[in-house]
Amino acid sequence: MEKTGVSETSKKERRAIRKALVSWFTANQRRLPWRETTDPYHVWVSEVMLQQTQVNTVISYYKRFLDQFPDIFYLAAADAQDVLKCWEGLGYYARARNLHSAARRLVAENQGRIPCEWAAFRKLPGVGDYIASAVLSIAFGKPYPMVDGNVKRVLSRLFAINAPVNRSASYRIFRETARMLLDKTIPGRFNQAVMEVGAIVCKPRRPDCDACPVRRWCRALADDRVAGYPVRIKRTPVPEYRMAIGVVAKGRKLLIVQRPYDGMLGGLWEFPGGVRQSGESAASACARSVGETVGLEVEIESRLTRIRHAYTHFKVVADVFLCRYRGGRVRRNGPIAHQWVLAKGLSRYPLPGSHHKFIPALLENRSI
DNA sequence: AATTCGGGGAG
DNA sequence: CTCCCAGAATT
Repeated sequence: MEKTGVSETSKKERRAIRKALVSWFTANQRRLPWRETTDPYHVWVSEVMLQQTQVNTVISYYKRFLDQFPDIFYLAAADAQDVLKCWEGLGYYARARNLHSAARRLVAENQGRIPCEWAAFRKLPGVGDYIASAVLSIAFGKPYPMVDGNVKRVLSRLFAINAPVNRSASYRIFRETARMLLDKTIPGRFNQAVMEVGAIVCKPRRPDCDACPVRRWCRALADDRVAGYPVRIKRTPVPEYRMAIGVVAKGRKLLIVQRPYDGMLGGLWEFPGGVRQSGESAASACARSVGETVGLEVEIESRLTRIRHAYTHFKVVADVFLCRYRGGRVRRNGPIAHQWVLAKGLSRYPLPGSHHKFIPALLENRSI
């Protein structure tokens, strides 16, 4: 039997690994805003933002969010649209909706206190194993292991774990490995130490093994197989959709519609549009989809621009048209709300990242 | 157990 | 371009 798991590591070795990780962290950690505090609300907000999102992207959002919603009571009292506006551009908008919903529930049912017990906190919307472990270990010192992309990468190399990191069945292996390695006397610091090593040293590409505090124990390095970890199963290539978007002008006002709260880009506002059908020109697709989603007759005036945008599971190439309102009354088919707004008023609404690729061009257009 | 949720940075 | 990020909910 090949020696691959943490269970093959002696208790003495595990103690040494823990000490090496935490010592390295003490000397080398980055100063990050959410490390200046152990306030559970602050930790919670930071960890939600950090899901699938890189540290440098989060910093400014984190500061702005806490500036606007300094504690759980401010957040609970806020309008959903204001929370989304604060989240605009960060992506995965269900995170914001769930955080907001959880804050409201705790204020209504728990005097605004964040539960320090696993079961009570874990069942809140948007709180999975990772967030629960993060808040409970960092803010409350509870011994739960955090298992994120960094941790899985570090552990997969350290113990030569061949389970693919992006397969759901592998999760229990990594969680169990992390649990056995966890330093229960300082769980928050230990968890962050592993993640920081993953972010700074044990990087996805070109890991800096020379600087690694646990290189003495790294099975992948010993086998000269570091580049072979973590094991990952390939994703199928994503499809590309051609779309048409209509900026419908009536006088100086433009029509925007709001997407349903569930589903992709939930609650955000956008210009109406749709997917081009095969053999259909972009302009006629624009007129057709505007008719289908808001029931208006429009005349295509000009093509503003073409944008490309990549989502996780598909790509979009969209032609954006300036349209003149010609007739009809708004009858929504899909959107949950609509609004006629001046171009300069667009900034008050949370819009998808794709729209920010053409709104500057829109604002410079003289006919608006 | 796989898929669906954004967007951006690094190479 | 491709990969992947301090994941959770849904199917």
